[in-house]
Parts: sequence; C-alpha cells; structure tokens
Amino acid sequence: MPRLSIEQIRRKELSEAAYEALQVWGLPGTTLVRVAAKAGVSKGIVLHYFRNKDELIEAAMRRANAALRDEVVRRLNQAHSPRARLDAIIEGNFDEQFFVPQITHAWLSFCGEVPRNPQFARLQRAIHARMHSNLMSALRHLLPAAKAEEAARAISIMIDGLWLRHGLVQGGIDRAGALKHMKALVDGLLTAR
Amino acid sequence: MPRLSIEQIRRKELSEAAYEALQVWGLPGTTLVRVAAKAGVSKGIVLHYFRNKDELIEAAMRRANAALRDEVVRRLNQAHSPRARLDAIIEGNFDEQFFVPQITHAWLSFCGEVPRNPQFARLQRAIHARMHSNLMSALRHLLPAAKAEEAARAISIMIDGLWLRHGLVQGGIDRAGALKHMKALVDGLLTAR
Amino acid sequence: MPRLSIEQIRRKELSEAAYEALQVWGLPGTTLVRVAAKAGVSKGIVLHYFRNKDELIEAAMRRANAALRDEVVRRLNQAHSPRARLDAIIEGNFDEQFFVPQITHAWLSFCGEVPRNPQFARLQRAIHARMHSNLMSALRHLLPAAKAEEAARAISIMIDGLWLRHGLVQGGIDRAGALKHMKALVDGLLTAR
Amino acid sequence: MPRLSIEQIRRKELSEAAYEALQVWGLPGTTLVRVAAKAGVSKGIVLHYFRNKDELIEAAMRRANAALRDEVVRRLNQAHSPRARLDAIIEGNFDEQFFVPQITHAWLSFCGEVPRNPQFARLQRAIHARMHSNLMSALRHLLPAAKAEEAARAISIMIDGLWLRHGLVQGGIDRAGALKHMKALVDGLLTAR
DNA sequence: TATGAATGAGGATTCATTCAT
DNA sequence: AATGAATGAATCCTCATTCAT
Repeated sequence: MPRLSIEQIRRKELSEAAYEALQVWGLPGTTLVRVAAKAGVSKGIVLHYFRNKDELIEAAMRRANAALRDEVVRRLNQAHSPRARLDAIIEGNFDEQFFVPQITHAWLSFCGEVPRNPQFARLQRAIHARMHSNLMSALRHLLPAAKAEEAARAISIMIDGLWLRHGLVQGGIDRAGALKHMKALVDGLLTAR
Repeated sequence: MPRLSIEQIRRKELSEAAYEALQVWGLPGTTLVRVAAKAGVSKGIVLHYFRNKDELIEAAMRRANAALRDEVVRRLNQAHSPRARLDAIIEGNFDEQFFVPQITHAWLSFCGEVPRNPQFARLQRAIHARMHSNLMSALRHLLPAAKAEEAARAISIMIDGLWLRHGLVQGGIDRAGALKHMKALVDGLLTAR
Repeated sequence: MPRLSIEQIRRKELSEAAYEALQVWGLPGTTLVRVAAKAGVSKGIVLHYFRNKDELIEAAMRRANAALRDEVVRRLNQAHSPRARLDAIIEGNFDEQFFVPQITHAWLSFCGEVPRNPQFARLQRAIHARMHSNLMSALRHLLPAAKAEEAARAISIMIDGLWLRHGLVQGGIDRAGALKHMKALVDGLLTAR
Repeated sequence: MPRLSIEQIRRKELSEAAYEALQVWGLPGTTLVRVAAKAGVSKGIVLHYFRNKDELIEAAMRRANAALRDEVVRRLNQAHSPRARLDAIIEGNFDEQFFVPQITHAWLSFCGEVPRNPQFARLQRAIHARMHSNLMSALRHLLPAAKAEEAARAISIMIDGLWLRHGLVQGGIDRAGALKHMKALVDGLLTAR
C-alpha cells in the first residue's frame, strides 16, 4: 500500500534537488539540467512534473519553508505562556538546522528575484503573514494591540535582517549571536513605557 | 583643461546606466546590451571600459553606495552631539532619495549574488565596515565599549532588515515607518540596564 | 454482438481528434498530447493504435477525405445525366459542410508536408486519382477522349486552386463564388471549338 | 566603395540560405542551425540579423517572390498589347527558372502555415494583390469591368492551383502543360458571351 | 487495454565575450 | 576610441517515442 504516488515522490525529489541547487548555485545558476542531475533523473522529466522553472523553484522554497514552519510549530507546542511562545518562534527561526550559510544563501537568492516575480512575491507574502500571525498570537497577551502590532513587525524585520546578514557575511553571525540581538530587541520592545 | 578623462566619463556613464538597469531588471536581467542602450552607446564599448560584466556591476554598486555615503556624511557634518550623529546616520540611510523601491530592488538583487561572488562580497563588507565605524563613532560616547559594539551591530542589521523588507514587500514600509522602528530599537538599546 | 472492435473505435476517435487538431493548430502544432486531450484519452494510448504520428495524421486525412467522397457519391447517385454528374462532383467538392476555413486550413497544412512525406504523397495521389476518375466518368460522354482528359485535369486543378485560395485568404471566397468560377471554367471547356 | 553594407550582405545570404532550406526541408524542418550551416556561418549570427525565425522566413519568401516579380516585370516590359501583357504575366509565372519542384515545395510549405501566422498571411495577401493588379492592367482593356475582375480572379486562382499541383504531384505537370491549361482557361474567359 | 513515467534529441532564443575594422 | 560582427555555450522548453506497470 503505497503512501505516496510516483508523482508525489518525484515532485518531492525534484524540489529538494532544486533547493540544494539553489543553495550551491543561486537562482540564476540553478538550471534544469543541474536540478535533474542532482535528482539523478533525466533532464526531460523535470518539466514533466513542473510546468516551468519558476514553479519548480516556488515548490522548492515552499517545501523548504514548510520545514522551518514545522520546527517552529514543534517548539510552539511545548510553550505554555505567551512569552514562551514568543521565544519559541524566535528560537525556531534560528534553529541550527536551518540557520546555516547554504540555506540563508538560497533564501537570499530567492529574495533577489521577488521584486520581479509575482509568484515568488506571493509566496514571500504568505511566509511573512504566517510569521506575523504567529508573533501576534503571543504578543497580544504581552502588549496593547497597537504596540503588539509594532513589535511583531519589528521582530520579523529583525529576523529577516539577521538572516540577510548571515547570508551576506561569511562567519559574521551565529545562532547565539542572533538570539542575543533578538533578546535585546524584545526586551526593549516589551519594557518600553 | 578637462577635469575628467574620456575613460572616467565613460565609466561613470556606464556604471550609472548599469545601476538603472539593475533597478529595472535585476541582476540576471541586466544584460550588456541593455546597459549599452541605457547609456546610449554601442554594445561593444561596455567591455572596453570594464573587464567583464561583474566589474561593471561592482562599479555600479560602488558608485551608488557612494551617493548614499555622501548623504550620510552631509548629515553628519550638521550633527553636533553623539546622539545627533547617531540620528544623522540612521536618517541618512532612509533618505527619501534612496529609500525607494527601485533602489532597494537593485540592492536586493545584488545581495542575491554576494554569496557566490567574492568581488561583490568584498564590496559588501566594505559597506558594512563603513556603516559600523560610523555608528561606533557616535555610540562609543553613549555606551560602554562592549555595549556599543553590540548596539552598532544591532542597528546596522535592523537597517538592512528594513531595506530588505522594503524591497520585498510592495508598499509595506516607508521612511516614517522605518524611522519609527529604528527609534524603538535605539531607545531600547540606549536605555537597557 | 459488437459491430466495432475496441481497436476500430479507438482508431476512429483518435483520427477524428487528430483531424480536429489539424484544423486548429496545423500539422506542426498537432502534437500527440493535444490529440490525446481532444480524444479524452491518455497520451500513451495514441501510439498504441498508431505506429507513429505520421500514421495517425494519414488516418485522419484519409477518414476526412472519405467523408467528402461520401458526399460526392451521394450527389452522384441523384444525377442522371453526364452533365448532372459533372455538376454533382463539382458541387460536392464545395459542399458547405466541407468548404469551410477550418477544413481547408487542415488540408492546406497537410499539403505542406506532402512533398517530403511519401506516405502523405501516396494518399494525395489516391485522392487525385479518384477525383480524376469521377470526372472522367462524366466528361467522356461530353467530350472526345483527349479533350475529356484535359478538361478533367483542368477542373480538378481549379478545384484545388479554389480550396487553396479559401485556405489562404480569410473571407476571400465562398461556395457561391467558387461555383461561379467553376461554371465559367466548365462552360469554356465544354464549348471550346 | 562598397555597394552593400555587411548587414545587407548577411541578410541576403541568410534569407537565401533559408529559402534553400525551405526547399529541401520544408518550413518545420527549416531550423536555424540548418540555415546557418547552409549560409556557412555560426548559429548565433542568424538571430543577430533577424529578430526571430519567422522574420527570417518572411524575408526569404519576400526575396524569392521579388525574383519572380522581376521576371514578370521583365516580360511585361516587352509586351505591347493588352493580350501580350496578359500572356507575359502568365508565362512569367511559369518561367522555367521558378516553376520547379523545389520552389513549388518551398512555397507550398510556406502556405501551410499562412492560416496561423498573420505575418505570413500579410505577405501572401500582398503577393495576391500585386498579381491581381497586374492582371487587371491587362484585362480591363479586354473585358468589361465586372468580367475583368472575375477573369483576373479566375486566372490567379488557376495559377495557384497549378503551382499547388506541381508541388503536390511528382512529375505531374510541367511548364508546357501548365500553359496549355492557362490558355484553355483564358480563351474561355475572353470568348464567353 | 491503458496509463503516464521516462528519455533524450532538438527547438528557438539569449548572452557574455572576442575580434576585426 | 568606438563599433558591431561573429561566435558558441548555455538557457528553457517541447516533443515523439519507448517502456514498465
């Protein structure tokens, strides 16, 4: 009794291969030939499962982000206070499995094309929206509504900034450093008069 | 007595054209033909003045960043206290002339290739270094050395995060919103026990 | 007691689908995927019933031409004089069911490949032969042998010319116009000294 | 003192190569690689001089038709009566230099795509229009206006039909046969009461 | 019988780069 | 200094065809 159809399997394999290619070669360097090679399949099969390159890339990023989301959710499930939930979100976003150069490189490369690719932009918006709603679910118990909104936005921007810096600067920032920065920010936001 | 050699003139024209192309088409879409067309010169001339496409792009980003730097310097020259200097740096980085979608798009597209292009990475490091040193020149009078370092880093990361968000999200953040976020962060950093 | 085997049914469905595809997309645009989609079957089945694309196309054209032939035969069966038989043939070839842009387009597209496809050429020759023999069956009672041959050839060439023109020129010629041209030609041929 | 710019030379060479390719391989078989090979140049240069394949094909057909037109004009210049002009046009269209299988094949292949290619259709219309106006310049002195129009149309359709038949049937019709058919048609048209 | 997975050749097109003029 | 001709590699993508199930 097969759990996954061949189509599901291939789409998974191919989007994972695309994600790996993205990490190594960036978006312009991620060619269909390279993805096929990474997946160990023929060139022609890639566009049998994805309408075009963009859809493949989008699937890759969607899948990759789902993994990060799952990690955050896992941590949220163990958090039993608003503050713990806030920390869970933040710490999840710097989980050592994800906050590594290859992945931030891939994400950065993807971001580079967001302004000219509506499909990518839509995915990016969805990711931001989820992050915001997660943050709000914690912050609305810690701050008045307006302040909570501001804080959620500040936090997600700082997370993005840290990911960006991590992708940009070889050996510039690690999980510990990132969390320290996040803590300073959150402390400031929560204790502001 | 000509101030600028033809070479200097052409390099200026071409790197400006390249910067404009970057804003419109992103890095992969910035082809030599398009740059030449924007500069109103023939295609062949571009690689007469730049060894290859990467050097042209680097020159474009270097020149563009110099303009931002000049704006910050102009503001610094009018600031007469450490806090005023800090604000000058921050406000300069969100000057309405620079904090516009086209420019953040160009910058974001450039960042997307930084991890795989040592030349680009070097330029990016130089830009960060200058920003850090500017911030430190103000912060070291406002905080103890270790705290100042931390704060400088936090501030520059938040600036990057805001530029990133501005590039990523159509109509998401404007100068006023950005400055508000920066103020919240700085207040937190300066008043932390 | 099934009249048609599954094979016969499928071959009919598929060649009809191919004929429709030919009308819409022309010969190069008629892909196996499109034919399968039009027939509402899976892609793989097409080459289960036809050795290759060319055989499918040939079957499609053969079937389509058979329909035209049937129409001519139907009219011939109601004609009781040589001249009436001649008119039946001509009018059958411009029957409003067949002399429509889609069909002339399909036929024209097929003709475009005849010179390089012996299989197609053979079919085309058979069609011409039948047309010629039909015409001769009427003309040999109206003209001396040699003249009849000439006239049959002239008539079939003019029919082809009118189909060609109809396929080539949007709204250029209709059944009435075509028949007028045919009448002028036939009158000339039959009354020549 | 160069008579032709390199661009003019290359465009000529390439469209002639494309025309030859069309004769041998038909329209779908005329690939840019083959055209480049026939012209003895690199693949890349073809699209340096033509925006895309269609423009190349159009230029090829335009140039080829211009040669036929020149032949007709040459003959027209030697004709000094309406009837002689009419014959000049007809005989020009079956000149032995042009009324050969390769050329009728190329033309037929081109026609096959006319219904789905507006650019090709436009060229085809222009060719028909010139033919019609040529014929009318002779026929209006030989027949009343309405009859002349009909006759011009009949003649050009018959010419097309003969080219089609020549392209379709190996060894079916030659110049002499074609002219005989044309003569029969014209005689009929001119002597109709 | 029927599906659709898989292949690989080949399509047009784009592009950085080199080079002759 | 400047042009644009020329190259050839590489891109995405399409497609007929084969094959395992």
